[in-house]
Amino acid sequence: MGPKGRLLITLKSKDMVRLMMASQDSALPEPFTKIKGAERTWDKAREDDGGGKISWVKERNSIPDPDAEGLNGAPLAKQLEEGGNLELSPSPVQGEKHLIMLQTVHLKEGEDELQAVSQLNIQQQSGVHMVVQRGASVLQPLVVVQQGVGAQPNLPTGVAISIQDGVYTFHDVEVMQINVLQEKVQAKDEEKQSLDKPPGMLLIKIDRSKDLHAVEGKVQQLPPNEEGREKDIFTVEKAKILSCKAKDDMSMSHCEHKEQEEQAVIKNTDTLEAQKNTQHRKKGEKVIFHCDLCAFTSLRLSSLNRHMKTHSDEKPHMCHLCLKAFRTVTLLRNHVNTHTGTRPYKCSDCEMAFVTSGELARHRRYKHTLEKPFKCSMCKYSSVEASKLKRHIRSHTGERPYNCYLCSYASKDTYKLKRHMVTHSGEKPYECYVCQARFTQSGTMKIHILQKHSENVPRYQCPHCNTFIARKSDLGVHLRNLHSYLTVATKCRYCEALFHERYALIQHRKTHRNEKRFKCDQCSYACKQERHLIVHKRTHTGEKPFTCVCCSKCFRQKQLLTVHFRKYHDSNFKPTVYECPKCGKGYSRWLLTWDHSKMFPL
DNA sequence: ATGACCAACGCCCTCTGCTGGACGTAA
DNA sequence: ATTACGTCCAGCAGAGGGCGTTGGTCAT
Repeated sequence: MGPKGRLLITLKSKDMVRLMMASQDSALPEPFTKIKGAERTWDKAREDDGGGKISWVKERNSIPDPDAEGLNGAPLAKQLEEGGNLELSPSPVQGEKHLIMLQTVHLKEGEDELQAVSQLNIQQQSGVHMVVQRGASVLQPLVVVQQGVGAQPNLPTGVAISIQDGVYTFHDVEVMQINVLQEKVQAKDEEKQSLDKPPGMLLIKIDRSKDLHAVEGKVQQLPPNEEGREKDIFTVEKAKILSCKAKDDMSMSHCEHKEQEEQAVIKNTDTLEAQKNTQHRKKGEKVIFHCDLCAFTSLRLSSLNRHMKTHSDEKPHMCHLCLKAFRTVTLLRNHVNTHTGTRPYKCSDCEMAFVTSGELARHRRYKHTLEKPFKCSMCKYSSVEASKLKRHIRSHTGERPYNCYLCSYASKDTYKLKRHMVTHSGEKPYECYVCQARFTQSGTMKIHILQKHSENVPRYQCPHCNTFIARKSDLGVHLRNLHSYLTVATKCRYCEALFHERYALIQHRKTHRNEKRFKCDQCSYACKQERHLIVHKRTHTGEKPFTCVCCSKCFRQKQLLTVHFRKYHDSNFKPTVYECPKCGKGYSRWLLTWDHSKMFPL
């Protein structure tokens, strides 16, 4: 099949290039093959097409050859840079492989014969497959798969043009309008256009003249390159085109069609069977709209369309204060309120005020009504918010979804993991304003300041023993160590008393402190310490276990041997001399000096 | 298109309690 | 001198409260 189509496309940016140069021979670029978290491929997507969903179509070869030629023979890139219209026409070689899918557009007054087409399945001799649906007043083409570009006797208002197996989208094409300029669609232009194109050529013009850039004067008018994105949904007269862009840059296309009964059949298919299905849909039949990028479904097409924006990076509403962009005016307004401090929702019971009514309602549940609708089935815990109950339940299940990548620690919530990571960094973010000591946690610093730098430091009194302890946690340790019940009673080492509480045992033991509980069984000697009794008993046995290594003299006590050794065998030994302060006479013991000094009058 | 409402996520905070090293004191 | 032990203290984690923000749905 030779070249049968020619595209005249007004571009807004160079992004168009990759659409223009789509070629089925090209490899599918990686970013277009995956959906975040889904690993969905285009092949899979196409398999899914049979499910009656809004379908996506494949874009290939997103990177064009800058030297490729347009219709007029000039390099495409150059044509684009010049900002003009880009005309494409499949070359004789490439003709059947070039592929552009345009979901258009175009209803003109007096073209009732087109509007009368409710669901038009076009697979004319040219090979173009089209599924066109009719709304109450809007005739829209759906995704179109065609087998070749060519003249269409009854070309509808919308058209997607493809060649062979490929279908390509305008997912990020910043165009506002597409006009289909084709012989039988716009007969008036036929003669003129036919001068510029080969017979059977399809000419599509994308007209940006109707771009709507203003954001209704809400906050700030966006620069054209931003605001235009919002208008990837563009309208030509009564028809609409929706072109969506997934977050991962994967192209997809959805056409929107609002029917009178809020029902629709959305189908993109290159199979005749599916096309039949669209035609045979019964009136009144419920249709569920599926998002091809997530599990979202809706009975309303409008809901799906709004949902599809969530898969888009489009954020046309920009804060004029911080340049942060938002998808909706409401989000932007709430954000701006955070700058301005505007909090319209004031609590009637306290001074708090909030940006949204939801915040106020939640605040009132926390602080005033104390309503806690989320109740744990395993304990008495209840919470104001579902997320808190979810977090709480992890304390029952032990689930720890947040893993530290540096150690084996796993946390039950993100904050604990973040706090834990400080232990790896060694960071101590909290500094005492008095002594500049640093701490890892604010609570640790707080108690430091309280106990080191505050007056009237609170102390915690043990309810059992009147002990005062600085920290409550240490009081817990105290209670655990000294006042917990011991199942196995402990016997006093000095008597037969038994105690189940360690504190009581210690107190009892103290009663033995000053008593001469160690008694000699051979005489009346008694003493406080057992070691003294042992030494005493040697007077009965005659044992002298300490022997001098120099003279073999034996002693009952170690200290006696030490004194002996120093006095008789240590040449460096200098005996201590206690001198009388009045006459200078020396004595070996202080007591003798003291007795001597009594001789002198005061 | 917009606002109201609700749900969900995320962040930060406090309170709490356990742990182990440092230190002082009694035995 | 040594040992045992209680308290002090900082580090750290568990649990939960409170609020900011964003997204989805629905009604208008």
